[in-house]
Amino acid sequence: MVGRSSRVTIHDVAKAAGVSVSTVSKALNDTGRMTAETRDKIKSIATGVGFRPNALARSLLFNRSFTVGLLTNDTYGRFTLPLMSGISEALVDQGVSVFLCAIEDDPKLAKIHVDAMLDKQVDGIIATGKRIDRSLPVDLAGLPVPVVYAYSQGTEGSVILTADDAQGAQLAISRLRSTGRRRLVHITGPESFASALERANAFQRTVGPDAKVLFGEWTEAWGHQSIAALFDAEGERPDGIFCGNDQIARGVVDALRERGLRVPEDVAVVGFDNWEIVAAQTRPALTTIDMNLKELGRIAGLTILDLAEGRPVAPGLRKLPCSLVVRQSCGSSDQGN
Amino acid sequence: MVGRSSRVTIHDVAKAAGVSVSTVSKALNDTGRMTAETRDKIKSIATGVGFRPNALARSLLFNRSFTVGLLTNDTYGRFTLPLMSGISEALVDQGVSVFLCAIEDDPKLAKIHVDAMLDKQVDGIIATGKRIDRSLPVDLAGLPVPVVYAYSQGTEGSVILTADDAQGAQLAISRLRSTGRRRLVHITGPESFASALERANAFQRTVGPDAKVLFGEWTEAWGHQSIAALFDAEGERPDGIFCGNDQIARGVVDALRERGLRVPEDVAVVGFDNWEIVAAQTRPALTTIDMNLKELGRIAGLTILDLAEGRPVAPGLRKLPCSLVVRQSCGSSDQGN
DNA sequence: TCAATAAGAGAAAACGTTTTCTCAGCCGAA
DNA sequence: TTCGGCTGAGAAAACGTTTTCTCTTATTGA
Repeated sequence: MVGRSSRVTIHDVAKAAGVSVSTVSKALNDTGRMTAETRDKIKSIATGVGFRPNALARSLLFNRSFTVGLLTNDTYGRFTLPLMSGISEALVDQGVSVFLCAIEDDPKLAKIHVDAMLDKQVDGIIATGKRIDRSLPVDLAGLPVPVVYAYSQGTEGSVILTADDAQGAQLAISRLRSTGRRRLVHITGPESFASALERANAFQRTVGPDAKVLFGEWTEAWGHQSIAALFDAEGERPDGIFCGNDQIARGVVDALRERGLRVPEDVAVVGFDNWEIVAAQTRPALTTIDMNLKELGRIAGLTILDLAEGRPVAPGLRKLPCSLVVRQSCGSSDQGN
Repeated sequence: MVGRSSRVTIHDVAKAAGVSVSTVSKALNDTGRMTAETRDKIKSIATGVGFRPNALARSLLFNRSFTVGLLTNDTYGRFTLPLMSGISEALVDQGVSVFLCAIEDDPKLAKIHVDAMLDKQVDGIIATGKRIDRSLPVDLAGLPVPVVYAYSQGTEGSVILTADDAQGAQLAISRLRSTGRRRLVHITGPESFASALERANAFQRTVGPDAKVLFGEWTEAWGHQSIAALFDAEGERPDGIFCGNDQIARGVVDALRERGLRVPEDVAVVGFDNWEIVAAQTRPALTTIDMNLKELGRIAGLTILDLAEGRPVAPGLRKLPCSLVVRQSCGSSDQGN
């Protein structure tokens, strides 16, 4: 059995206007030849009966669905939502909609979703994850549609978009230095995370070879622990701490406060991620690095569009700059002078 | 100019098999009459050449796109993502995909997205927001497709799904009581939020007419402040606190600890929302109420499917039960005995 | 052996568009 | 008057499916 639409079609418009469907189509698309009079009459009739062209029919004809898929295994949406927001913003005025597919590290589920998207003729797929150094549990190479990796590992020769961790680290360091801090320490997550490593390397390159880096976990608890370790030990104590993420930074700030140290007067702290919910609720609120994921999403959207429309895009890894978000945990930049 | 597909179509299969497209269609769909031999041969050829039917063409024919739209103004994704996850889970094995549209309280943007979804012939729309007592900035009544409201205000006669705030409150209260607490206080967000009010009313109904309720903000800072107010004042001090959300609860727990009060030994605390990132990082980790948004999403998905397929669904407000998530902030339930 | 029935498979229409092709009418020029 | 060119508009094909209808061939029963 075949469904029947109750929506108004171009045939209804044609009937109402007393012309053929071809004339209606040409009138509405400002193509073909006809008197301005005819065109205007048809247009007004079309809006009068509330005609909106069926995108499915167009898609079938143009082999272009004006739809892209966003594949993610980031259940929390820590990265996905800002990204999604940027993608959507870049594409909405092109009339492109976004399928969001949450695959929970499940290869089977991933395949189902990818197949469904392909069946629905998406113009492209954006793959994203929660780690820059892991790929989704599904092979996206050799698909009949373009793929862009955003904040996820990608295959050889593909387009990969990511935040510039090293530049972000440098931003944090120069902020700390501009407030007069000289004894800097970096407290971050596991060494096994590429972004932790990248930031740590940038930290050591910039601060000096024996600059102290503490690898641990991405948790508040680790922030607490590392402060205990740093301040219970003998020797020089840091006056500026760059944290690998905002949760660690929160733990650090809380631990410092509990020890009677003032933030930012005694120790300045800079976080990473600008996760509002953490950064803004910390007292004092965190100065932190924002990866501009929304902008990353916007560029991912534009890129997939370029690829879908056959415009050339240079493959390879593209690092987008981070920016500094100033709150209170690092003082004002003239404070040190 | 009309696009040309490079994908393999049913015509290619027909050519490869030396039969007509109708026969191929019937073979693959297990309809029509033909020898089992023919059917099997066609099926194996189809998989051999990697044929996958174009969902657009089917949709056009059946007037059914196997696509639903999720409209949200919850930018943070505090509610949207669990909901999305549930919806997706409920629909994925029906072959239904989800368009996620983030509209930032912008009526124009909302209209654009809704129009785009209608043009793409979505089978239904699920509307969700960040408050149960606010509706999205777009009128979804009278659309040619079914609409389900999930965690959002809906129009008269529509299907509205929400969490049972009163039942959630009762869950928290009975937990506090079962650990032996008798002097209960409720600290929550602004009175202007329907869910704050609903929980507060349930609290007072259950605990007693002069049970203390403190309305404020949904922030940690408010949690701190209210503890200061409660414990600096004369008179009876609470030994059990039910908080309106996890952020308040975190503020409360931190403030109690700073005062030298032990949680849960001296004061037991129950939160609301089960927002992992807050609840799990609090020390002690929060016992809290989970609104089961994923389940809510699952039901929303199934409901929109029912409506899309013409099955009857009773309109009106449907409240789904919350559940208790036990961590450490409320002790164990036999502790009070 | 013949007719009635069933089986197997193809042709064509339909879904709602857009575009190319065709055609009728009209005007001006030779 | 006749022919070439232009203008306005419709017919038809195409996109990739599914389904109904029709037709040919084979099988069965008398």
